[in-house]
Amino acid sequence: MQSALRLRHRMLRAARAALEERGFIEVETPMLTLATPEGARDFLVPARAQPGSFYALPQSPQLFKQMLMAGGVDRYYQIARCFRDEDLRAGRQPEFTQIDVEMAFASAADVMEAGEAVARAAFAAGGAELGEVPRLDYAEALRRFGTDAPHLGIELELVDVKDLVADCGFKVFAAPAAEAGSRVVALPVPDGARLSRKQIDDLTEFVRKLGAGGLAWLKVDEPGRGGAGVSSPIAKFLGDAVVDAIVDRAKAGAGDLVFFGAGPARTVNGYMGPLRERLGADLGIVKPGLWPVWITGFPLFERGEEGSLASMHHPFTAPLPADREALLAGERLEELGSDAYDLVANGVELGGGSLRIHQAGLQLAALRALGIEEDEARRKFGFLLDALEVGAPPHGGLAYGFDRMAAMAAGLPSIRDVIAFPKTQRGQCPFTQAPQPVDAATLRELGLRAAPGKKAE
RNA sequence: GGAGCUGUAGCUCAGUCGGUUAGAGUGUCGGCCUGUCACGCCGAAGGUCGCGGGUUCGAGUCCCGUCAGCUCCGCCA
Repeated sequence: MQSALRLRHRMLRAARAALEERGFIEVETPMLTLATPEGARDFLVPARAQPGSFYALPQSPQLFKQMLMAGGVDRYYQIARCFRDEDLRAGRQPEFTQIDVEMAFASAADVMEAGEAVARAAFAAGGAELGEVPRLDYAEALRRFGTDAPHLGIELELVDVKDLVADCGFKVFAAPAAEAGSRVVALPVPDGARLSRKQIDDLTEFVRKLGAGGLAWLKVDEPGRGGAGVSSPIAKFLGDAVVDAIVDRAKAGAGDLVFFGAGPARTVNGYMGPLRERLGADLGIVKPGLWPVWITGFPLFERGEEGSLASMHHPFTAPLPADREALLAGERLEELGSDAYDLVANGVELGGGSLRIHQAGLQLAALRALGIEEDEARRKFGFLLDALEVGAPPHGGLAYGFDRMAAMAAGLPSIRDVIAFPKTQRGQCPFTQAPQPVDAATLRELGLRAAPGKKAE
């Protein structure tokens, strides 16, 4: 623990140095602020002077840093504590630390260059080398890896075979192959034939929990001989020609195993991506070291569960220049691309950012696309819109989840391992026992009345 | 809200098919040794086996419930 904290300190110091070298200045922004428009639940703080009103703890300093840009702070950074009231995970704590960066008169490439330098410096101080950072398009990442946060140290890739199975007699493949939003993929695994039947059964159970109906597979004994050249429970449904075509496209040779996923693209990606990583771990074929990649070309919006549109990144993200007019017109909203980028390493999203909208009209259009009309927009983000109207420079930035970076550099599985006094999965502090009830007088002073849950007496 | 794993000495953990006296390492304490530095040697203390119930002649071990920690899904960038 102590060595982890020392490593964290060195990384933080290196990140600061890299930023200051580039002319960024650290500005502290308020912790008592307004509920942010991003998705997570806010932690609320009652305002004694205004009973019935609440501050929110910031989920990120997003709006403040944009105001700083408008206010002439060209290069801002902050080692910012952020708060999100959601259920915990190995990679999530209710409060976490973000390296928050914003710069004016910058292109996406400028921000990525600066951001990459900061990450490289921090990792170097943590004893890990961030090598070349390739760029990968969002759509391509989903196609090849089933996720927008792929682990590139695993040399397994999804191969689309939708066109090959459209007419085959195997309904599990043929039905999705006929649908627009679906995909049928093969995942060839070199030397995968060494997986035992038991292991394959375990993998089947693994993907079932992630939404798969089952897990079809095919062991290649001798390529080019149709069903006779493979061992597979589904070969007889596919037919010789289809089997050969799949094996050929998957470039599978003798001793290789091919897994399949078929169904709605979202579902297939949802289990084939994790399956790919699981195979990497199970087979011991994850290459050591850091495998960073910039993911670019995100959609501006995505369709939520309830059918409403939501920002992929956040509502202040700039559309690609080519999509400006469409956003202003409110057209083709789901097809619009954003000038956003994520830094991913070893299958973990370390951080991301975007160019921001710096014109009031475009910002109103973006909010309108999310169902926020102008009067509401003025009420909630009036200060931002005012600033944009007065004139804000083009700007953009990014934020890293610093705890994840530190955990990765330290080779530790949980960010809890690099945080001093982390909270348990239920959000309790083991040392102080916070959170705790407060006495009635305190509540009265704040204008609050507690509605005890089942745990209270 | 759901699924799973774990809970045994201060700490890390082992404990076989249910079998009578629950172990190891480390730490603590006492003694000895001593140019030590992850010292060495001898000895000692330290246990509601998370908690409650059940099955059994007998439960750390099996069953049910419950609590806690953790991992994952949902949720969350």
